[in-house]
Amino acid sequence: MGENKTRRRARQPERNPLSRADVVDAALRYVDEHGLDALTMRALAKEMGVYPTALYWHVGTKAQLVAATSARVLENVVLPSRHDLPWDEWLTDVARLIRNAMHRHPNLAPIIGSELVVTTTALPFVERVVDVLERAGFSGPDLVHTYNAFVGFVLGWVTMELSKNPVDVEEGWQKDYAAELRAANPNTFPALTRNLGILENSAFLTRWDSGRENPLDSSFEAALEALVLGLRTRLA
Amino acid sequence: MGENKTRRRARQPERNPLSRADVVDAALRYVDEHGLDALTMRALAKEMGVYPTALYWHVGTKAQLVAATSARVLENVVLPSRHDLPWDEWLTDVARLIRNAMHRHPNLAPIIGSELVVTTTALPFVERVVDVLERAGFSGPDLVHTYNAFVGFVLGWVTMELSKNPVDVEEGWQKDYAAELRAANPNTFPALTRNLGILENSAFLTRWDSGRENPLDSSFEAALEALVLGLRTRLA
DNA sequence: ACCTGAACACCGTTCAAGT
DNA sequence: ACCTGAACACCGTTCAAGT
Repeated sequence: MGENKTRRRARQPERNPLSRADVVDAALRYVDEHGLDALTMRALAKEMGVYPTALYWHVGTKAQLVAATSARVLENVVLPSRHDLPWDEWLTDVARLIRNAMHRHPNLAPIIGSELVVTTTALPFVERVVDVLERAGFSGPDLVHTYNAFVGFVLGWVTMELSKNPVDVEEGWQKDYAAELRAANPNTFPALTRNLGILENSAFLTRWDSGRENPLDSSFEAALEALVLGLRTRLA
Repeated sequence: MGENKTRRRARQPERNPLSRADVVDAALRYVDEHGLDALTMRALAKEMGVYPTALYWHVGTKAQLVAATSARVLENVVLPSRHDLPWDEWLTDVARLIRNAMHRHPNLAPIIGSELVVTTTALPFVERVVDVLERAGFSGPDLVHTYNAFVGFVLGWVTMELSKNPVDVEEGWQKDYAAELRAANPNTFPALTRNLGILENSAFLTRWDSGRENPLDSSFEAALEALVLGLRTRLA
């Protein structure tokens, strides 16, 4: 029984106390491995060899833990040095880095897309982007709009790319949907059926795989190029 | 007691059976009024005067109900006639219509942004967009990329706009964050502090209100204009 | 076909108590 | 300061039973 106790606490060799960062790190690993739905305070506590209520002391509440975990995804992005690149190329690089970071933790994309309003850890990122846009010549309301256009596009677009179907739908629904799509009436859906070969499983609303398994690389590149092109035109 | 029974069942005067559409409609209203987190099978059942397990017969499972409910948000969008507008103006109009629809049901934006992979009810929408892009001159892979650029931008950007903080953070955090933002060090954050007046509560990652209360209208217009401008340039 | 009613295996969170 | 341990008020879902 004493043995039982020490085994349960075998999380650390010398049992130094938990930190908030420890919990967030463990949550990130847990979500990466088991998915966001599987993250419960009880499951994470068991994984860490601790009682569920111990987590509350460090992270406050589950919603706050999830928010901190999703913020971590973007904190790890290292922005390129700003001085050796034109502003539009710098933006393009940053967009790709952000997308890569999100693809590394796809299970947290829903949270980034829908709960990321504000976090102090993002200020260095904001500083860099605003600085680059200012040097490019944007100012006043147009500076804010360009910033919002860029940030909203990257985070939002990749969130959509990484979206997935709810887990509980029965196995084999992909084949069912593919069959349904191919059976679409050419009279009511002429453009769709005409282009089905290039649309199926490659376009939003007509794909069955998520961007996790089936990334939309060249669509992202095309969208990014178009947006930056348009921003440059608006600047001039 | 007999009276009790009839009162509990007073949902309909003559007690005609529930339909799947009834449940989805009720769920949409419930989420609009009480929020997505408040939607539980038990609460919705109580609202409908029925036992929780009755809902399962119609909608399968909670995840499927939520998916059907979020799809409903976009099903109500009526696309403008395609024949009297140039393709780029048509796209701009459609983007605004979709944004308006999402703003009407902001509590479902998280689901639209993160779970909308595929739904047969979207095929008429896909048909119209593909048709317009084809007539504009896009074809092959570029048709798919342009479609994805547009759809991913609109749905993703507005999802970001409508994102909100987790509910449980304590009252008054907005003021705390505003103070923290205004206390940012001008030496480490020169561009940020220089433009704080126009950034605060108006830009992604530096706002505390959601797009529900504080819509980013002109940022959306600027982003949309830039994207469509860029798509037009890429076409030529 | 459609719904009731009971039951199961979970949740997040609070709170008093220990060290 | 940091964690245990019990307890509360919920969840989604399954399944047998009714009509």
